[in-house]
Amino acid sequence: MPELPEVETIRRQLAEAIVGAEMVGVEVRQAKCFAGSQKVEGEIIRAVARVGKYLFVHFESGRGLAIHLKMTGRLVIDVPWYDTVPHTRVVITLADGRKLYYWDTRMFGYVKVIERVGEEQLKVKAKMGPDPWEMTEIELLRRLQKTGRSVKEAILDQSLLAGVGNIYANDGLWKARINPRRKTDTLKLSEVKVMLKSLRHVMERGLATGGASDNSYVNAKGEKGSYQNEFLVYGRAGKPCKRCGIALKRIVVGGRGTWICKTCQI
DNA sequence: GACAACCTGACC
DNA sequence: GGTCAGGTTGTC
Repeated sequence: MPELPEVETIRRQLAEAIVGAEMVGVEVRQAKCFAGSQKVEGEIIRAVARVGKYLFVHFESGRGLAIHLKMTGRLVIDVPWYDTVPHTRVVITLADGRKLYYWDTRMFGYVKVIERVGEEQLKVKAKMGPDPWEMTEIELLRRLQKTGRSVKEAILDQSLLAGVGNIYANDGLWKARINPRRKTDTLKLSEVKVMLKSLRHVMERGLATGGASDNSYVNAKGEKGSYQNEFLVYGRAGKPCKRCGIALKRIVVGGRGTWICKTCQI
């Protein structure tokens, strides 16, 4: 899916577009991608929040939506093309005639109508780690030392650190010169400090470029981002390391594709 | 910790 | 035909 920068891009655009709007109905085209009551007529949208990679749409009534895009989910407002294409799973109509589309080829993601969305958001927040800007290096070191996993698996664990996905994990570790297979208990505080700074940096690039559209990601207006044009290592097997020039390798860590420079990342 | 599962599609 | 895919959850 979209990772933190992509989800945050969608959140900002969606907040801009739909806060204050009134809902009139939900059309469920794929039951697998929807849960809860379809009765939303008259609900006024008050806010759009993000926790890690989850989105929460709050209504004035206290009800709301919980949305997760997983791998291929898109959330697009007022792009009528989505009315007629395959894989549009849920369509929410607003009183002004605009429609909010949930599109998802693989159907891992979902839109749920939640009766008390504030509580739901707190529940999700509670099981999730801080995001990279809320996290201190001491806290991250402490959390890493509690597990014996590889550092890459650890930073992808949303309960340890929220919002990091495979793209930014790979690029962040390369920038920090840390080998993804390193066991977390071997990391020194100085390394954790550099890693956190690097993760923040690549995710800030992701935000600044509107996200990574290597695959299916588009923002809430249906537009691609451009972070894929500056991937540091993600998906770049065989291409030269941007630091030392040797060919990057693809390995597997924790079952996920992982790209490294064998000389730069110790 | 390693895998399988949930799905469809792209690519070799 | 096989492999891989930005995520999460649940099983041995």
